[in-house]
This record gives sequence, C-alpha cells and structure tokens, in this order.
Amino acid sequence: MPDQRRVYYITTSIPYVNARPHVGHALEFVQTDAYARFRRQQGDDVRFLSGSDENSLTNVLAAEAEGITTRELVDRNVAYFQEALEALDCSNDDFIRTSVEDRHFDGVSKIWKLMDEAGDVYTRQYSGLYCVRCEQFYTEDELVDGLCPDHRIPPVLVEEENYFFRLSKYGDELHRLISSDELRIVPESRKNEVLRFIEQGLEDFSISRSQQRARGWGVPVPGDESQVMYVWLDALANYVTALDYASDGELYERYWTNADERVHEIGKNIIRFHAIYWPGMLLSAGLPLPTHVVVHGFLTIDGEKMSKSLGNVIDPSEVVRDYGSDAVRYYFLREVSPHGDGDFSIGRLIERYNSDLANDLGNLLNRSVTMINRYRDGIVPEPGEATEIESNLASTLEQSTQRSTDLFHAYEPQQAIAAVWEAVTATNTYIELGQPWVLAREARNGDDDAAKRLDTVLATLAITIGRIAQLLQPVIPGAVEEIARQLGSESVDQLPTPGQRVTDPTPIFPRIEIEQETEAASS
RNA sequence: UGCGGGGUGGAGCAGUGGUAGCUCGUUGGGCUCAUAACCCAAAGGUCGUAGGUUCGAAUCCUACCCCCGCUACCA
Repeated sequence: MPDQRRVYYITTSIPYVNARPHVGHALEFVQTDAYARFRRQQGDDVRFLSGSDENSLTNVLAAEAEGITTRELVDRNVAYFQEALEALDCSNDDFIRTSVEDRHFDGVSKIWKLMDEAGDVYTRQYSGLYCVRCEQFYTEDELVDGLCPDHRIPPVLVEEENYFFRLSKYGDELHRLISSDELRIVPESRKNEVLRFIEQGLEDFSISRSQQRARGWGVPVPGDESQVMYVWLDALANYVTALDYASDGELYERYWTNADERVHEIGKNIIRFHAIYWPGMLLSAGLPLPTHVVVHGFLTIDGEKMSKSLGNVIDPSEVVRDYGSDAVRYYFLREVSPHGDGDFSIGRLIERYNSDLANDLGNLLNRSVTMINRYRDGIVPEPGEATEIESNLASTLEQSTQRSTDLFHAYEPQQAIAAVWEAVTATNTYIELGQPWVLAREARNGDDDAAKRLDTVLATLAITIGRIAQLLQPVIPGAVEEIARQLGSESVDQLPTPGQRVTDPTPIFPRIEIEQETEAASS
C-alpha cells in the first residue's frame, strides 16, 4: 500500500422513492457504508454519497394512486430512506435529492449540453405500444393476445419525437475499458455478462419524454421546454452533480476528477445503466469514468421473493428497532453473499446474532473483563514474557488482520469477517490454554510465577480484543465502541494499555431467546 | 429465443484437475473465567441426471432436467 492518502469516492445507487425502503435497500446501504468506513480506517480520504431518484415516472404514478401530489409523495418517502440510513448507522457524507436541488438540475443540464456538443444527441421519432391505464409501453411479446397484460385493453400506438443518445458510437471503447479493468466490474461474472451484451451491439436510446407524458415532472431538456429528460439520464448524473459538478466545485475536482477510485455500489438489476449507459454518457461528455462498479444480488424473504402482494416486505428500520443496527449490519455483511443473491430471515438473523455476536465475541469480552475485574481489581496488568501460546495467538491475529484487510479491499466482506472470526475463536481457545482461573488459584497460594503468567494472559486478552474490535469497526461500528469502553479505552482507536481500568462486565450482545418459532412458515 | 447465475452432508454455503471443506444443528468428552456461553473430538455427502476426456473430475467437454435473473427505448 502506498503511503500517500488515497482519495476514495463511493456511492449507493439512488432508489426511486415510490414506496418505503425494504431490506434490499438496507443491504446496499450497509455494504456501501462498510466499504466507506473501512477505507476511512485505512486512512483514505473518503466521500460517501447516497440519495434519492425522485424524477421517476413511477413516483408520479404512485402519487396519483394515493391521490396526493408527486411532491408530497416524494417528500414523505425520502424521509423514510433517510431514516433507514440513519437507523443503520450509515456514515454517508451527503444525500442528494434529484427533484429539488439546483446543483442537480444545473449539473444534469451541463452534461446534456456536453453530450449534445459532442454530436451525440439527436431527435428521432419514437413509437411504441402504450397502455393508457398503466401509462407504460409494452413490446409485442409482452402483450397477451395483443392486450395489456394488466388491464386487458388494447394498447395504442404512440408516436413522439424524442431525443436520442448515440450510445452505439461507444460500444468498442466501452468494451475495451471494461475488458481491461480500467472500468472494473465486480464480480467477474457480471463483467462477462456486460461484455457479452456489448458484443451483441449497442443501440442508441431515448433520453427524453414529452412534458405531457411525464406530467411535467422531471428535468427539462435544455432549450426544449416541451421535453423532460429520461429519468435514468438525470438519475445517473447524481454521482457527479452531488459533487458540485455544475460549478466545477472543489468536491468535484477532488472526488471525481482526481480521485484514485470512483466506486458505484449497485444491485444486479441496474448493471446495464451503470456499466454501459453511464460510462457512455461520460465518454461523450469527456468526463472521467467510474473505476469500479460493484454489484450485489437480491434478497428473498424467508426464501420467497419480496412482494407487496405477498405482504412479506420488511421495513429495515423496524428490524433495527427490534435487534439493533449492529445485529442487522452483521447479518447483511456476514450471512449474505456480497455478490450473489441472499435470503433474509429473522430466524437466521437471530441464529447469527446468538452464535457469533453473543456466544463468540460478546462472551469473549465478558469473560475477559470479568477476570480482569476479579483477579486484578479491574486494572489491565503489565504483560510479562510471551510464551508459545501468546506468540501463536499473535500470529493468528496478524494473519487475520492481513487477510481481512485484503478481503475488504476486494469487496469480500463476508470472507473478511470470517477471517476476523478466526482470531475470535483463537482468542477463546487461548483462554482455555492459558487457564487463567488456575493461575489465579496458584497465585493466591503464593506462586509468583503464576501471578506473572496471569498478568500476561489478562493483558494479552485485553489488547487482542481491542485489536479485534478495530478490525470489526467497519462492520459493527456501534458495538466496537462499547467493547472499547468496557476495556477502559477512550474509543476503539485506542488499544488497551497496562494500567487502564476496565468497567464492570455487561453482556454487550445479550442472547436472544427464541420464544415462538414459526415452523409452519416453510412449505 | 439469446445471455448469465445456480443445483455440494439435516439447514445455509465455500471449493474450478489430485485424499470433499466451513458455519449452524446432532452426538460424545473437557473446562468453570463467562451471556446454559467457551474448548476438543466424532457421526453425517456416490458434489442435479446421463455419457465423455484424463493416470485421476465437484472441478474440463457433450446432452438433458430443475430453479432464478436479464432479454435494453420510459424503473
């Protein structure tokens, strides 16, 4: 790793806020936050952005369905997303709202103009089969007997002059950038998927709608009041408009133009937009591309697809209220595969919490603090000479640190945490081998060597747990501060030192007793 | 239709050519500092099906079956 401070910019995708957030959003928030926290801890200059996609026609329709204005709907729902970020202890530096901020409107217009100046924007007649009830276009084969699959009415042929973006021009360049990893797509399988897609040939796509069809909701096309921009065009641009791109501000300079890494964390459904459309737009506008697109999968709930009709949509804020943000964060990062699909289940969350956080880590802290209190009046002793068991523990910890650091850099939090857990287990084993309770007994009977050994064991425990807490800071930022506090440290950044006083032991992750397990749920 | 992902002990997963691993659960033992927690050990899988390549395949090839996502111009 280089000595100089690396500049690291990372974003979540911006969800459209037609409804409340669900656990899928929470997964992305937590993953992104963990990467941001990890980089900060590594000493990087980090900026972490989240936001909301408010100009989507989906929002307009959702508002109509509720009988309120789009503005009312969006304002209300955005608050839920911001609450979720907060509840999950996310450390985003900024949150951009695409329907209300001048910096966004101005920035998007600026990009549009650059694309236009590059000769990549042109008008063309767009026609499609449009269901007036759904307010949506359908392709021939999506129709059922030539009728709208939802409303069973014949679609009308709508023709409209729209602006198009000459994406086709950039296929070769995009292919080169992605295959060479200049634009790195994580994981590899997603990269292959994108390359395969590009190889089929890219088509230009429409980047505007008539004002009428958009109900006047959206970002106006510069110089043509009759059109608003296609929502994806404006949504994608949030990643730079939030950095004051419109005014070529300092943030833009620092975190986009000159950043070492520009990372978008996204769900698998929007790869095409982030790996092709967005880079294509940037190429056209002559702006730097993202360096990484990191793709996560989708969550099911208890093995079933999330859906409103099934009524299994879970509000992440509620789960946090019931189990705490650290438990939820731990579940997402440890249980869910970071790039594949995963499942969310309260039962699994409780199992993970009990076995890993309560039994392994929480109990390790608790037994250690108890012994320091009982045998050394709560003062972390001065360690004596290390024996084989100390050096074995130290080397395990060293390996865990190295591996978890490498794995976090590689966007593999699940494996990174597993690596840390090797140290947790090794520390529990160390207690068995060191047998401090035996040493305490012998020391009480006047054995000075045993007393010295006991000092070493207890001091080693305090320091090792302090270091484990540091490794877990990106994952469970709240709990590690409590661990540090019980060890008598100011914060997790300060490792325990001899002479400091630990607190009374308090279970940091009380076990959750399963009261009513609904076995009947699986059929 | 095309593309991609997946099918591994009871559950959830890792593993891309050389004696099949991890976590949970189960069983037995140890310990008593601790949140009925911790430590050690054992049982448990012919790695979707059928062929093939190879000295040797979960891992490569072929066909097939099942599950999932995408198939872009309005999320």
